[in-house]
Amino acid sequence: MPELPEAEVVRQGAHRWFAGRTIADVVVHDRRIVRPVGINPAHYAEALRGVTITSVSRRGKFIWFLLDDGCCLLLHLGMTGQVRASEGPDLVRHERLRCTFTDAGHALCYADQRLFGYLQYQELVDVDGLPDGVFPDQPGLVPASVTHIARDPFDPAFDALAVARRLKTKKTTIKRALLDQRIMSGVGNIYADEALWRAKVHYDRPCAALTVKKLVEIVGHCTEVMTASLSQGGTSFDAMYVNVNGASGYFSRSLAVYGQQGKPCDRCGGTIVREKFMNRSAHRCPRCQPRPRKRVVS
DNA sequence: CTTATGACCTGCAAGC
DNA sequence: TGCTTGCAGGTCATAA
Repeated sequence: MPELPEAEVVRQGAHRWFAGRTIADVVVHDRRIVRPVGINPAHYAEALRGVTITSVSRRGKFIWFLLDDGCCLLLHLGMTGQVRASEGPDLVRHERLRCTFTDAGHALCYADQRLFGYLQYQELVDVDGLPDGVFPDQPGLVPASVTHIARDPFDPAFDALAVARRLKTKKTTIKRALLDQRIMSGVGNIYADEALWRAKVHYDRPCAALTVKKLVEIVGHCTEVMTASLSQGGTSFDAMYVNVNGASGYFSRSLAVYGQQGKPCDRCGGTIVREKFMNRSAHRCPRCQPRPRKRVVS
């Protein structure tokens, strides 16, 4: 389910439910959900038993539980990952891992239909010395496998102008670049399409053909559309129930192009189209976002 | 450095 | 009623 707003909703909920609690046991129902690939799931229970979760942090779509042993438990939701706080012993649908606590309160359940998500117990690494993410009390520390992920627009240290300048130097096209988590993280297929519609830019425009000013605008649209989504999706987490069906909760009703193929564009009335792109799809309004003319190579 | 492709998975909807 | 096909929010490895 996750792009940045969904990941942040999960982080907030996980922080509220699980921060300050001490792990009693970890049961792995499907070993494909823990990394590194091939690790004995029993090692997770051994390493985590008695460890306390101090807080839950995030960069882009990567979430991690900070632990009082100095390490962390990294969580990526893949396409269909969900975190639940579960009261009874019954397994939730697609549950792959359960973590129980010494206070015998709600357990942490990780459910994932497609198994693209994973958890990984690992070390923290100091990336750039700048305060990291949502919890500046953990300066610059991110999980070892997250070091290549750039800051996201919800990060206090996010620098939109720097991102725009970086985009300008890329040899690739704009949507590809927006989806590249090393430049700016958190944007996925839905919000890339939404931001480009707002900016009236075709997904195949070369980055270098756009002005830095226009790129700043696009980055701003990414930020705005994800902020709007967060403000509407943030309510559904108390029950730890997240709509499996994408674009969390109510925001799916506000989408201008994603999944709207065949419907009229809210701005000009043109018919929204869906096109093949990078083995998935791109949505756009053919009138607001016309295909770029072939560039004349000079 | 870049792009393109496939791999990793399950399940749902649509078409025949 | 089945069967097949296509499609789904992400990331990573590999090859060219």
